[in-house]
Amino acid sequence: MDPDIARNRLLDAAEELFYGRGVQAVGMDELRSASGVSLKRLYQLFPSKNDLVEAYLRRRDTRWREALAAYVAERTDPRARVLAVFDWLHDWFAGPGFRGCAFLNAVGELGGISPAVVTAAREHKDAFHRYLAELTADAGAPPEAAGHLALLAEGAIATAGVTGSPEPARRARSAAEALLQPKGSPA
Amino acid sequence: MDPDIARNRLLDAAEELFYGRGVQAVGMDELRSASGVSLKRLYQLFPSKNDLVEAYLRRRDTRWREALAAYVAERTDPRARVLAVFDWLHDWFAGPGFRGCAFLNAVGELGGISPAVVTAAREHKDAFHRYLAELTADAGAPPEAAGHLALLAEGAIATAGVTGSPEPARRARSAAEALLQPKGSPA
DNA sequence: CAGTCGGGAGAACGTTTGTTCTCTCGCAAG
DNA sequence: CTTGCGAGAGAACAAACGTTCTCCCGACTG
Repeated sequence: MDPDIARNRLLDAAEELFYGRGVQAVGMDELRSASGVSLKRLYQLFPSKNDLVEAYLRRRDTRWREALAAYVAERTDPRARVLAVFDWLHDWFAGPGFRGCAFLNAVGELGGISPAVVTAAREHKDAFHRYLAELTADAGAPPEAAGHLALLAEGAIATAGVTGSPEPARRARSAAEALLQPKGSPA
Repeated sequence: MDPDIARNRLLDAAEELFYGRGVQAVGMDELRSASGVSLKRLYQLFPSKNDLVEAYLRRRDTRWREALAAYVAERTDPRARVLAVFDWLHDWFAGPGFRGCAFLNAVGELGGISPAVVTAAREHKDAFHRYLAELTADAGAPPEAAGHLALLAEGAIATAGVTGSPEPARRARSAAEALLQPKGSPA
């Protein structure tokens, strides 16, 4: 079997299982049967479970941000692009198997014992916040708005992860609209 | 040893260890030596680790909300009372051993396998949101403001948990001030 | 004082974990 | 054809887990 294919199948299985049930609840044996990749191969590709966890988070970060950017890219109006972030969140929350933010979950589970996981989560959040800052700057919003919208998005993700409802995305969107109005300039 | 004392010492140890390192990273044996309560007594007070986890979350919920309410109660101006929530969050984030929201962490770790943990987290978040709704209603804010401020608070908690910095509390406070202004009524 | 009950300390148990080892087979090179 | 390398399947391993059991002492009752 081609190493790249094995790697992908492994990461696919890791993502589904780690995200769906938590890292510590999934054993290497289950990963092997879910991916169809032998334990020997698994351990030459990822010398330890931690390495696999890191790779899982890194790939998820990339894909998550690419999906968001692709969704936003369908709009051209700068203000609509900012608000599209919250629409995308809503779709994500409502999708099958949604179980909160993989990075928040991983930090909750492993943050106390694995600094690498904390680092990965921090980089993911930073990258997302930078992206949001670009969008808000393009929309002509005041500079502090980026940080405010980032908090709304994080709050929506965390709340949706606990409640299981996509509603926080709509609420965050409506708050974002309010914040994007420069003071004292409603219709 | 008095059962109530044993129970408290157990919950103290559980809170420190579970919160600081995660539930699955702490074994019953460590709980025993940290609390000084024998395993036999431990298992008659909490027949399984899950029961102890639940009790830990429930006590933490109560204390957390009481501490917040006590802090808020020091102010009388309705608007200041709302903003005090974010000041309290800042103090919490900056305190020693802060490692994010115990409930978010527990859901990240056990949400996929323990519905009771998810329920406890949901109740905690609900109670907090209801409290925030009271405060905002008293401040004369529009009804949707409560949900908006809740998202800001949750976002600040999640972000501070990952980054370890108390700064998100200040940012959330400044966003909250902006949201509390009825549209078109700055100074 | 004798007897019994309850609890503390920690050994023991069975399971599960992450990781490594063994065995076997297919296939490519000489 | 034979020889050897690499990989797959899964047994094996040591450690750690949650939970239960054994042993022993110390205190209260008659």
